[in-house]
Amino acid sequence: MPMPGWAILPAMGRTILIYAAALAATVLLLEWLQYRFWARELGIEMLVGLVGLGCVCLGIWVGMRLTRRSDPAPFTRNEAAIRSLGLTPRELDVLEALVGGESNKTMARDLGVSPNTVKTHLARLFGKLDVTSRVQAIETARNLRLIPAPGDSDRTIARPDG
Amino acid sequence: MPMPGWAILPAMGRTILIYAAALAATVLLLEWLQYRFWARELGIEMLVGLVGLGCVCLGIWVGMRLTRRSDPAPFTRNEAAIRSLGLTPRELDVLEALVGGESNKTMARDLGVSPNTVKTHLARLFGKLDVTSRVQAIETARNLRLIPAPGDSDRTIARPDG
DNA sequence: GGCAAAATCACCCGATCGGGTGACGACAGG
DNA sequence: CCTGTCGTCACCCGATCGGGTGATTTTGCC
Repeated sequence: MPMPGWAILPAMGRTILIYAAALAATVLLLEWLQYRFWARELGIEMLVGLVGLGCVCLGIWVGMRLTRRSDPAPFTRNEAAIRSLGLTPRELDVLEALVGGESNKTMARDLGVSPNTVKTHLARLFGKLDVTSRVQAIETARNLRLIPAPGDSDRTIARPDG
Repeated sequence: MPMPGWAILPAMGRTILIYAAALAATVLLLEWLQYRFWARELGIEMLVGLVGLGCVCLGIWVGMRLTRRSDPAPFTRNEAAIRSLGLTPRELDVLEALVGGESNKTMARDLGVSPNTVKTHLARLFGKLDVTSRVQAIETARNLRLIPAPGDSDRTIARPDG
């Protein structure tokens, strides 16, 4: 059965069932009522062909809707990674402040603490993320989904086979 | 005609036509040969229903393929922005090296030049991008599509309405 | 050939960063 | 009560960064 993508349809099964049921009901109803008339007018081959064509169009439309659904995902933080790395809430604060590209002094002002405190949090953060620079820290944090990436969604999770 | 997504099908029209033609041919062929037999065995309603169901499944599959096509887009560099900013090729090289989070010294070794040269290119780059730090330079360059973002594709371009 | 742009490298200097150590108070849990 | 964790801050120090100036060579174009 060549139907890739079922894994990305958690609660979407209902929708597809509804579509399928509605389609089947419509088809059965229509041709139950008047297929004899149409069959005489157009020929049974034409009838089946038209039904098939219409159903294909409907299916394509449904399929497009199903896959396009994947981008309003608002980014979900990877709590498991946070726990496994032992990141404290304050370290996450400085991590989020870090992505703005500001200096330690500015981050300290924004967080309402001393620049030395920011330095301490950053040092521990670098150690836990196993990096040596701010840019690497941001990159690693995004890969681990600790902070959202630009234009983020669940695409990376949905396609780990990439 | 509820068919959203035509705009994202530049050369995909042929594919959809091929699918539709193959489908129509198959359907016509099958029921041309044996629809009388099946109609007696299953009833004409069942035949049409089965054809419709099969066509819907095929259509869904095709629709999913069509929309999933949108992510192997390999990222297209914003040449217009590069020209308007006056970025030189060498400055783009150091920009690309910058996203790795390496030090100036390492970047210099990778590019086969002196750290002083990297510093010079970076300084001009910062001036042209109107930033004051490496992180800001990377962020701005990604916003301008000078360098690819993590998990990049044409999504941002395809959906400017976000 | 002459010119302009680009690329390369050097030097200086102040600011910032990264790494390390130490300390203190708050607070939860055994 | 004691211990561990967390958050806060301080100091030191070497490395790096950001900014600026100046110079040389290469490259492409008129």
